Amino acid sequence: MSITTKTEILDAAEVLFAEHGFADTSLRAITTKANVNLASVNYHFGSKKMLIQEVLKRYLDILAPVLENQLIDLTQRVKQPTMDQVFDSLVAPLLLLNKSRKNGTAIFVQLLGRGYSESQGHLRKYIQNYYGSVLKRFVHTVHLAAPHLDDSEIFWRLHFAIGTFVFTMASSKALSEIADADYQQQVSIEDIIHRLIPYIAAGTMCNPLQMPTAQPKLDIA
Amino acid sequence: MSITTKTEILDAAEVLFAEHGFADTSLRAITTKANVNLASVNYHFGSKKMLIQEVLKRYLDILAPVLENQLIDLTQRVKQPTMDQVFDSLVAPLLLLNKSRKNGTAIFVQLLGRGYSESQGHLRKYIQNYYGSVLKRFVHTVHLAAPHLDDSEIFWRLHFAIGTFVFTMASSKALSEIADADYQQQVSIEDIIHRLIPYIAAGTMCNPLQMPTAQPKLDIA
DNA sequence: AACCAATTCAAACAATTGTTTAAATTTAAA
DNA sequence: TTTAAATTTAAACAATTGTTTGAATTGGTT
Repeated sequence: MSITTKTEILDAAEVLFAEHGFADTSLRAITTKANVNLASVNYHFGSKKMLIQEVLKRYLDILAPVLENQLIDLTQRVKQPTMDQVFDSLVAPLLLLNKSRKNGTAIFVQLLGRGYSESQGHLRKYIQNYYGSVLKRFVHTVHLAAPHLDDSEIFWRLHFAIGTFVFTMASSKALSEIADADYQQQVSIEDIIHRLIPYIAAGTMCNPLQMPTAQPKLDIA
Repeated sequence: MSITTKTEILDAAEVLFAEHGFADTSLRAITTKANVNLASVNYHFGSKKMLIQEVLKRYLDILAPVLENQLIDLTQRVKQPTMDQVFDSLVAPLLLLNKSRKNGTAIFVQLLGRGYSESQGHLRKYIQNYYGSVLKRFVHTVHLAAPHLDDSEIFWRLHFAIGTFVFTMASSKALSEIADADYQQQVSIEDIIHRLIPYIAAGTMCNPLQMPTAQPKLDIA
């Protein structure tokens, strides 16, 4: 059956990609882990690059509509949500990924991080294209919570937030082990997410600094 | 002269490493850019892995002592610094790197980001080993600014902060281009750093959430 | 000038990469 | 059962990787 081969490739690939990155994961490592033939990757996906996209698509197709609903719900319940509420709307969609696949949440966010740092912006554009609707809605909801911030300020801070999130998840395994060894904490992905929300929300809400530099290049002659 | 070959390799390598990552940068690309023979990398550095370490070491050796002085100065001036002051003490050491090499600050922090996300924690341990002293002093200074946070809370938040920083710098080029296109902002690395400081400081300072989960595993029987 | 060590160099190394091919096999419909 | 399409397979492909080799060249010292 083709469909099992295809999903077995995806299942194996996402784990290896998340752990070692895209460049450091060979198709042979993937097909060996998946117990399928090497050529089946190119047969079913065309190329390694398209396999990477499909790995992420599988998650985004689950997450995006649920997040969209969360945001719609929130803005309908309250006209000015708090920043914590806005970021809290990420939690349920993210944890939902754990239902469909073991460690789904962690794997997804790790993949997201890889996609941003590796493959110079190629994956970023892909996400922007196919999931731009949810992204725009999220930015808009952030704006509701923080009317004192202009668009560019929100742009920057949301990328800061992505960085916090993505990096933490990428090192979540190591961080959990350290926390266990040093502070006797058994933290799950869910715990980490709940620690992250107030941090990110506080950072995103804080008052902007006046920027003396960073002006449009205008010659005042 | 050997010393020029060596530095020319380092100069070429750091730029390529920062831009494409360690795995995606071949020794041939480095030696071509540096106008030196391919074999000279193994002759002078032994291996690619050791070249990566020396690229980072060149920066850390400049940054670490200056940061240490900044922290000592700060704690001597004020007994309880603000969180902004603590993170501000990073600015001067980071910008100092721009003096020794063109785009030094950006390259260094990008390398740091690569080092954390790629090469699964190998580089993290290297930094922890050779620059643990400065790290400990930094954590201690954070504790002065945030006495309401216990050690484990600071541990988590500092890793959040590292993530914010490192990820932003790793994608700084792309972010700058977007900011230029969408908001007509010509932002430098220095601008980004000054945007980051209040964000990170606010996040690090915020009140901790009571964690219903994440308890030590104790059977209360 | 003669020597030795340090360095550079072109060439080849073995290993690994993503991809392609063409035959073998499986699957499902006629 | 026959037939044709879909899938799997082993093998080879060309390209690229990090590393090593041994001879050529350089630089400084006696």
